[in-house]
Formats: sequence, structure tokens, C-alpha cells
Amino acid sequence: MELLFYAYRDFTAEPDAMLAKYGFGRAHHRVIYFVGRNPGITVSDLLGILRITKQSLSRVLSQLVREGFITQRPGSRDRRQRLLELTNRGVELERQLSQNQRERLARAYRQAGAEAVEGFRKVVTGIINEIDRPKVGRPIPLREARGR
Amino acid sequence: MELLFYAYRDFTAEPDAMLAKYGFGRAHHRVIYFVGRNPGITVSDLLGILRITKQSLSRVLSQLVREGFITQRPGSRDRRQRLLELTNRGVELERQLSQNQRERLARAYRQAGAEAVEGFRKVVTGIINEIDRPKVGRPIPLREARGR
DNA sequence: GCATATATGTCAACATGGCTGACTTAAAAT
DNA sequence: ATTTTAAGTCAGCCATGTTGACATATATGC
Repeated sequence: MELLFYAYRDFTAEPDAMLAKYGFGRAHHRVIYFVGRNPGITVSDLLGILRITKQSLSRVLSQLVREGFITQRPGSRDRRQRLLELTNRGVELERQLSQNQRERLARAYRQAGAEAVEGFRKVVTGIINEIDRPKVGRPIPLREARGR
Repeated sequence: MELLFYAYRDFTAEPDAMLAKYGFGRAHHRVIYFVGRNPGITVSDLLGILRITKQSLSRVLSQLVREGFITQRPGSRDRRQRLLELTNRGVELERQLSQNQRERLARAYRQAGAEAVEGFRKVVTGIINEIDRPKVGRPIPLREARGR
């Protein structure tokens, strides 16, 4: 428990500081990250990942759209949906924000060795609620292709 | 990065829900947890772990003291200090809150196996800032014994 | 085709837990 | 005697979560 607290504290500290320069917070980072990983994701799928209310998401998402980091386009199969994607600017910001975290992980992996990384992934996956484990590490299937 | 997000999200969800019944939040949990792990810790050491301002800490700490979960007593060597300890009530709440997390970790450990756990600990430790790694897993040395 | 359900968004109000800045008190250190 | 340190307080701000109520467009089902 202690390990996880410290790790999360240090894992988020530097991106948080960078985000502050844009007037953004950690919530913006999460949205950018998951939209980047799942181009074309729907609002409701994003809500399901973040587990926040749509009112909370709306605040940060509309800011990101307004400032040109994310675009919305209607779904072709279901035109109620607004599929989300990063703009070039969004991709750039994502890259910048994650760089620190990637480097931090890369260092930790290098020091610990491949076998330890394997164990790390196993345990961390085991901490996640069983229902959500299958979707980790894979992009959310596009609703476009999912049918209804 | 994704793994860590999901794991932390699910790791904190249930304690958060329990805390809400007491009118407490995650910040209270952190204080209770670290005071429980480090009986007699000083306010400034606690601030150093949590990395928040004393004004932020004060809000939750004084609530916990007022409601009888934590006691303060002056340091014997340095009487400016207020050493923090859980009351019986505090211990009980800590136990309750952490039970979920301990069980979750125990399940993950059991499924992953001892070797994976070893790797998990190595990698997570590597994620933590180097400067703080030594103190993880050990109680903070009491200032009483540390001298000044 | 009409009724209902769904995807998304919006307004308003509130709570939690961060923050800064300014200032106080008591005790320790020099 | 002066300065530094440990702790606390007051006030106000900001980010990000919440609930509840309601609006709009589109899809779906009978």
C-alpha cells in the first residue's frame, strides 16, 4: 500500500507541474491520454474508463476541444455519438506529458530486469477489478465496428 | 501507464466509499494510514510524506483529532512538536479501511505467485524517486531518537 | 409512424482537497 | 538576546469530483 502511494505520488508529480503551465490539471491529462490511446472513442466509453460523471468530464473535455487539442466528429453509424480524437497539437501535448512517465518506467524496468517486469504486470493486473482486466492494454473496440 | 491508472482507480474506490460514511475523504485515509504506520510521527515528517501544505493537512488532521481518531502529545525532547498517534478508534478505522486493500493485494499476490510479487516490488520501488526509496517499508525514525 | 430509449450536453449548486500569502505562538538553537 | 524552527490559524482561490434537473438529436422497437 505504501509502495503504491509513493509510486503514484512521484509518477504524477512532474506531469502535473507541466500541465499547470497550460492551465490544465491531471484530469486533462487523463482525457488526453485515453483519447490518444483510443482514437475515435465515444464519450460514454471514455466515461466508463474514467469513472466520473459526464458533467465532470464535460468541463475538461470542452476546454480541450475549445483550445484545439481534441476534435469531435459524429459517428457514421450512430450520428448521436461524438467520436473523439487528438489533433496534432493534442498528440504533441500527450507526447510531452507522457515522456516523463515513460522515462520513469523505462528506468524502473531497466533496473529491475525483464523478469521483474513480467511479475509487475501480473500483480498490477491482478489489482484491477476482474471485469476490467481484459480491456487493459488494448484499445477500446470502436463502436463503429461494434454494432449495437 | 494504463495499468497504473486502472489499478489505482480500483484500489482506492472502495475505501473512498467507506470514508464517505464518516464524512471523510481520501486525504483522511492517507493521514490515518501513515500515522498508523508511524506512531509518534511529527507533523513535519507527515507533511514530507504526503507532500502537501500544512494548511491542507491541518484541515483533515484537526478533524481527525477533534473526532477522536488521532491524539497529539508534545515531544519530550522537543516540546514544540506534536507527536501523532492513532487512538483505539483510529486503529479500528484504519483496519477497516485497509482491509479491502489488503485483501485486494493478497488476491493479486496469490494469483501472481511469489516470484511475480518480488518483481512487482522491484519495479514499483524503481518508480519512486530515488531519494525516497530508502524510507519505503520502514517506519520513519522517531525524531525523539534522531537528535537534532 | 409513434413512443421510448439512448448519447450527449447544459445549468446550477455543492463538497473536497489542493494552493498561496500573511501572521501568531512557543520553544529551541545560536 | 536574537534568530530559527515546529506548529497552527485565517482568508481566499482553484481544480475536480458530486447530485439533480432538463434539453436535443437520433436510434430503436412495436
